[in-house]
Amino acid sequence: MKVTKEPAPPLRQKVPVLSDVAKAAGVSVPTVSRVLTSSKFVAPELRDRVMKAVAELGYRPNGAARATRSGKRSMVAVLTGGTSNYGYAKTIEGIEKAARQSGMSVIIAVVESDDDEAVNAAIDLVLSQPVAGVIILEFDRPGLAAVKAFPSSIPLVVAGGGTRRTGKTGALLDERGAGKDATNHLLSLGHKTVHHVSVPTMGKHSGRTDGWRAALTAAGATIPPVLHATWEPASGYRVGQELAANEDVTAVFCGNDDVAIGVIRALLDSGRRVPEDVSVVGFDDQPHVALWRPALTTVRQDFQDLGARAFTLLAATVETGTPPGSSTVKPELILRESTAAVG
Amino acid sequence: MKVTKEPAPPLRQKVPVLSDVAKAAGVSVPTVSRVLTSSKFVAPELRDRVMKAVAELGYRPNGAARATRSGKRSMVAVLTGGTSNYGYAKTIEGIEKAARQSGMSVIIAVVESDDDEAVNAAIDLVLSQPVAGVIILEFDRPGLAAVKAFPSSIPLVVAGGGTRRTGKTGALLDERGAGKDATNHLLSLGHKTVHHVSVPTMGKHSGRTDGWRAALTAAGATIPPVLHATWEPASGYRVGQELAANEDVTAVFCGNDDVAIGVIRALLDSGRRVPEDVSVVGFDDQPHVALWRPALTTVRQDFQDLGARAFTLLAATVETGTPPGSSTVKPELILRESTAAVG
DNA sequence: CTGAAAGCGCTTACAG
DNA sequence: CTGAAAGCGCTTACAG
Repeated sequence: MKVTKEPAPPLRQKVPVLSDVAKAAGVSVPTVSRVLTSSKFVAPELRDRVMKAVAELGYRPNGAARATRSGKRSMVAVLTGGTSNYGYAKTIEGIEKAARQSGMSVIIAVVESDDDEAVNAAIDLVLSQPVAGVIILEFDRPGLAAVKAFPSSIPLVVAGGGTRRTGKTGALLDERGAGKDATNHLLSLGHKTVHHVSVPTMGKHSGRTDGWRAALTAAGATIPPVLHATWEPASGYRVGQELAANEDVTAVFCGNDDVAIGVIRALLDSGRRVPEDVSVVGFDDQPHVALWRPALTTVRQDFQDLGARAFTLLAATVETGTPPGSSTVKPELILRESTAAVG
Repeated sequence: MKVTKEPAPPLRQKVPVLSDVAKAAGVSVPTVSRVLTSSKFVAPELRDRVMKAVAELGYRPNGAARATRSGKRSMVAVLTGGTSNYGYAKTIEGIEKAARQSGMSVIIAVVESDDDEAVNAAIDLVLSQPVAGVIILEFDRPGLAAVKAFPSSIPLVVAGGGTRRTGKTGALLDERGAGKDATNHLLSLGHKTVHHVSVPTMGKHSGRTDGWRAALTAAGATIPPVLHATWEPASGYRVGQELAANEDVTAVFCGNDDVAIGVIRALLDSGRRVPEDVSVVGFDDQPHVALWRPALTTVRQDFQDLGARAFTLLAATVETGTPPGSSTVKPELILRESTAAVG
């Protein structure tokens, strides 16, 4: 690591406050406040003088003081188990965009694990700021734990995979239905059963896993033990090697695209063809999986929309004081090259 | 979209404030403040009573009021052109983690474009909160515009690809050096020249593009026109089709992994083999590209570390009042299967 | 329409 | 060590 020493810049000057603007404009402090919040009528001339002073001084209202006095909060917080995996990042993107369009800022706190200490630390961090409300990403166990531990005095909305274990209002994705669709697709191709590789989402309570199991049960197919992967594509590769060693495996439903990619590569490296010998389905539809060889059949989840819906729900909760109903969207199965009828 | 109507929960109760705690503990307000900020000595007995009241009432300090009175700010803002692309998401993850470990919250605002209106709107949004400082992701034109427009009265640090066009202190990645390495690797394999596909980062001022051009120039190779892709992998596919149609193309250096994936698939679909006929190098090293077929030779950028370094720099700036020197890390070229000596 | 006054929740000198 | 008082930057009744 190279470190470059630079000359220190001039000392920062004091940031201007409301009274500086008032002085510069030759009006009282409340008058400046009034033109800035446009709450009351102000004579056009004074208004002009104020706006001019604001521009000249580069004044920006101090949101903290504003929130302290008026109780109006202009931040929403998102509490989440992670920020960089595809679904998380896209959901946050959707929230941020919707918030920005409403003039609100978003503050992010990650919940490291589902143990009490981590959960409370994250909640404390978030609630020590003047937030209007909170969106919790109920994608994983830390998220779930945060929902459970969250105090009821703050408006809360969840965004998640629709396991609905907490019963909170939220924007949901019908993961269970999508898991069923994916499994039924494979079954309809003539596969006797479908193996499943899970990712570290809800553990035993994953909607996709539930849907897979339900579809198998409904079809009277045997239910193979669930195989577990981490978020790392490489762990998909390891699981794929196990799968490749098992002659009975002809169809695999993976918990996400990264894992599917690992599984496919392991299968191929072991001499099993995809989809001729083994069909594989992913989950998420990251943009690049359409270009994979074979192009991945997967479940498309619209995370950005999920984030936007969550924000809308939260805004309504904050405004009316009571949470509106939840909204659920069913992800769509996208058929591509990685699945085929059994030979 | 299915909408579920649920019964409204009981009305939210008022959140407890410092004076509630003081009353419950039978002490004065300043005493509660003192135990919470542990600024002065407090008798153990009073301290216990206060802590008990805090726990019972579920009191959490109001950060806005705190910031208003003490001037101590517990938020850092990140201003960025995007949040969900791999490099952005990972950098934000690094910042969030470092901030959390210092007890600070992070607030995010995206700068939609590099036009004045969007830039100022994002800056206003961020500065209306009590932030201790700001990290701007100088990965693209909106980020660059934000750096230029940012008022000097607030501590600022950039995180970026090291083009250093603004001269601000920052955590940097030596993209230019990495671009040179990638190009030289291809040249050393016997390729007469290297084609380049750019992504929408800094436009003409991209470090990776500069490095590519510099390496070509140093080697006395001809410099083919730069081809442009968007952030979408599919755009890489389109560019790849152009490349495939050109017999002279034997080596391609791509602006990122997603584009490389699109380029490779197009090459393959056109009957050109990779790496036998054409070598391809990516940029970023997203975890799944090691499992691609062929496994992608690419430049590994440690974005999480970048984010952590940026936070450290910002913390130092806030503390000492003057920015320390910038730090630069050179990304590492990872050799895999997508590059080979010319046949 | 505009200013003097009070107050949001907190922290920080200041007395005791 | 602890409480009464002042004050951070702002907004919101209240008079005029």
